[in-house]
Amino acid sequence: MHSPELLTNDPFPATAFHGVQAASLESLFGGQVAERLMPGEGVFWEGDAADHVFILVEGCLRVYRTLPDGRRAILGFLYRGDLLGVSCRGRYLFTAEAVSPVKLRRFPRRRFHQVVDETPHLRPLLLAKICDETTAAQDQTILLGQKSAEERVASFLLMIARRSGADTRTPIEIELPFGRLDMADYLGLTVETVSREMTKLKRSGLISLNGSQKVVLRRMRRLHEVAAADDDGEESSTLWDN
Amino acid sequence: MHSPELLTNDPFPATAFHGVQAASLESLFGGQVAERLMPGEGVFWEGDAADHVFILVEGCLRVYRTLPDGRRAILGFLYRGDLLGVSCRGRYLFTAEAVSPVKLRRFPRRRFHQVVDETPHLRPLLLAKICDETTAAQDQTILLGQKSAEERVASFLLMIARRSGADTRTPIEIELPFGRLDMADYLGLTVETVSREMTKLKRSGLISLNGSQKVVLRRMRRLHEVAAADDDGEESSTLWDN
DNA sequence: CGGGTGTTTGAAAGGCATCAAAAAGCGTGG
DNA sequence: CCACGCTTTTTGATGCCTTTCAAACACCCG
Repeated sequence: MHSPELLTNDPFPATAFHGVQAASLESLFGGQVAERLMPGEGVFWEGDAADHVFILVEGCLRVYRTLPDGRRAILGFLYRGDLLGVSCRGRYLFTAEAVSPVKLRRFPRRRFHQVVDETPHLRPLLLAKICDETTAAQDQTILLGQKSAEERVASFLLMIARRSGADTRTPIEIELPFGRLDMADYLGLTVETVSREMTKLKRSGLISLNGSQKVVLRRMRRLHEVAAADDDGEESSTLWDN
Repeated sequence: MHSPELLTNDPFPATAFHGVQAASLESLFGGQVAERLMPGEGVFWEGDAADHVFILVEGCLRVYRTLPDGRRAILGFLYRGDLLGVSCRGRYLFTAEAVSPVKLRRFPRRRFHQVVDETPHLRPLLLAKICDETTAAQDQTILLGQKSAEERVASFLLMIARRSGADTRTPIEIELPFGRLDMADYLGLTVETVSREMTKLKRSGLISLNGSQKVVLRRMRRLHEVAAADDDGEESSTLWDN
């Protein structure tokens, strides 16, 4: 996305981290030791001093905030390759914890920003990451503000599929590493409603279930219709399967 | 698109825009002519090529996205001093239009990013702006996903007050430049529900109305309680008024 | 095989939307 | 200045969707 005219005629002292030229944001974490968390364990909590940036190497994390009375809003799920804690100021504004067994690497936050700031070709990459985060949050706004329970669940399934890098025009099996409660707290619904909408989609033949964690998305076109997507992960082409 | 290594020990050729050293992001717009829009006029539309960034000099804008069937979600309201179009990639993902008579200045987007990228002290400012945007969107997620109609309306009024730079612990009169429909589309409710919740707050004595556009927030403590704020624009101190 | 957690299903209540109409503003023109 | 028509806001009555409360069911692991 950006001319990587690195190094040309310049020593870039700060860019070489640990003696290695960073080609991408991810590569900054290369030298760090991997940490592991079991399901339910936290990476950090809302209000903690934000002194590290993380990259998720393996597994799935949930990121959430809680209201004083205990209600919980899941802001998003993180997968392999996702960065965590980039767009914070002094303190983390949310909690991050493992959904499945997780492997991640951390990097001191100040130094992260220093290195990126001193490395011309990394700067636009960071900006892009944060913009993506903003966009994701705004998609969520539409989902929560305007969509019905059925639309939310369908949108969610398609989002997960898209995240897995799948073409959402052809049937695919996806895995939900989290439980119904996590889905509910992400979608602004209750567990019962999520469950009901899933069985409704199942009875209509749009999806089928292998246990509660594996979902086969079958009739993609209908799913997109039900999702009332304004998004269209891929443009509205005319080559649909069914 | 990206010319790195100027800086170090040079007179900042690119930083000096129109012969003036930019001290802040806002000052970049200094030389641009002001444009005016009347209520309802658009700055740009969802899907337009994103080739400018804007600064709002005066008035109020609404930023929204629409679903294929016409439902509208207002993502936010912009006030004097706010930037617009910073966190976009190729195309604007939302529409921006005037709520009240508006004055704004535009700046070519590529050049904006180029200048910022080449000016060390501007870069963190831009990052901070975008992070704020992300945070705002996530607050919205909580509001829409977890809060009741009453909580949403109370949160909204407090948010507007906070935006006006007011201390939300002491009573204050705020102005709502937009109508109930805009509020509704921002809060994920209908006009009728917003109206009802406003009168409910009025009858409880938490607020009073001067016409439909001016609201006096009276019992701030109760308002915060009703808002079920996890946020606390100002920290939970013990000096409340009533 | 039994306890525990997570999921599904059912019945009833409640909150918000919808439909409808009255009331209040607001600009225009007589 | 008041009358008129239009738009916006408010209020009312009804219905639906989602929540709540409750229980059955499925699954996992000791």
